Amino acid sequence: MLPINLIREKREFIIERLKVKNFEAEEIINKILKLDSSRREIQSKTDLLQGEMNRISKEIGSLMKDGKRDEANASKEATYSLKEEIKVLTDKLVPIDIDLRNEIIRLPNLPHESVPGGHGADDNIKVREGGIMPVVSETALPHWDLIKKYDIIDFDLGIKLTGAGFPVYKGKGAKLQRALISFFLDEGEKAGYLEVMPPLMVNEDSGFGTGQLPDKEGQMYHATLDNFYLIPTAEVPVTNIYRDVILNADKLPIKNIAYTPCFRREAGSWGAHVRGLNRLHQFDKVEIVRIAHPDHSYESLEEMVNHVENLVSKLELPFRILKLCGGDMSFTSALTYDFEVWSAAQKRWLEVSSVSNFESFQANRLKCRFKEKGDKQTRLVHTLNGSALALPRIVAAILENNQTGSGIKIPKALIPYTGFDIIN
RNA sequence: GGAGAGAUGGGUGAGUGGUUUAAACCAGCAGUUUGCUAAACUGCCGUAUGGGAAACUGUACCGGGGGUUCGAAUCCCCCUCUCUCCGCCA
Repeated sequence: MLPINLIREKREFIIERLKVKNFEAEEIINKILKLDSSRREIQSKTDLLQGEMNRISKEIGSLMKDGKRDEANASKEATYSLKEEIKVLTDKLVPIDIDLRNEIIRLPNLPHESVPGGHGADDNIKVREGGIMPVVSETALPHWDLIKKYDIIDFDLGIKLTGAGFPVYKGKGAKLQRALISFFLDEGEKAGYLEVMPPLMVNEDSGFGTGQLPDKEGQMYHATLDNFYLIPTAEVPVTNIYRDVILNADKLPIKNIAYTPCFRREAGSWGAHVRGLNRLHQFDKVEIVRIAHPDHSYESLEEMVNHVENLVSKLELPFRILKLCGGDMSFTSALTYDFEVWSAAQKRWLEVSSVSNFESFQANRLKCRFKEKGDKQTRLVHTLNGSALALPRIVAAILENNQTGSGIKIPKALIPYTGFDIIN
């Protein structure tokens, strides 16, 4: 949510920046400014009348105390018309406030000045790449065949228990999940992140705070009896820890890491290229979240990108880092880097992490502010998050890239966690 | 699921219709004095928004929403949440 002051003061700038996201903002902004100025006009009139009202009421109070009944009654008469006026004004104000808010939350976050224009994945910019491309034989199997061959992940069983997209991990497959989760958490802890284990269901306020609600309602599983939502990512509960909080500047940056299962309905987005582990309704992910000082949030972003790069490097996966173009970025992001790893048998890049700076866009919804020592004014923090990492596609890449005649080799860094070095 | 009690500033907690301008204490910040692992004293100490160069000042906010009243933290209604006991249960 963009602050109303910014919209008021930098109308042209916002319209220009949002064009990078292919968003035509002029009409909405004009509407916002119109609503805002009538809101302010009515509000200041109301404040004036209310002040008068308060003054008279106090007067009546002291007259009553002095026993001057008649004078008090005369003053009461004077308030009737005032009261009526105030009611007329506030009745006008309520729908304006609602409209204003509904319009403001339609505006996406401004992209950072370095974000290139563009409409889709083809316009993203490759920042760098690393790792060694694996050499696999012509008969290399895609992971959905490998998991059957070694009986480590069972989709059919998941269908029996729940439905498509809810796999059952078995034996070394299950152990590999646990190993990756522990590995990612340990690496995060070494990098100074505090681990948290949040609830997997959140309320409506939390859904609003990080931007899932009201727009992306259909993407989340909804427990309607209690009005809870299953989290689509740990970003939601972890970032909402800081909802309605005023932090001391010296506490920043706050660095949290959390492992959670993630639940996504992915309604309507199923297709041929999302077989196997490429897209699931339930999957595991370790997420890093930062609450940063606005002056240093881009340093935080770089550190997070480096952290994720370190993870994929240690897993010996060939990767590339993309800076997303305006058209491919999310509604809430100001700058996003995507990590993709090479999947040798599918011969495609798979997105395994998305690291973003939301600047103050989420903070404004969350009302997460900070105060500089000795300063009276509060300011909005910047929030950031990134996957570090999402498991299924990492597993897909490890299985496909490391397949040999004698089995699937486990990356060295992971062996202390799995307790085995090959799946056969 | 049943019964009861409650929700007040960073914390504890007073306030049941008008000197409350939300007390007091604790924590925090600034200063004074003594002089040294510190104490005493004084002052400041919520958020948002409007006006003002600033000092200052108007308005709203006591879990959320509505109502009664000239006036509501206080009275009424609805909702949410928390605690205690009972039931159920890992």
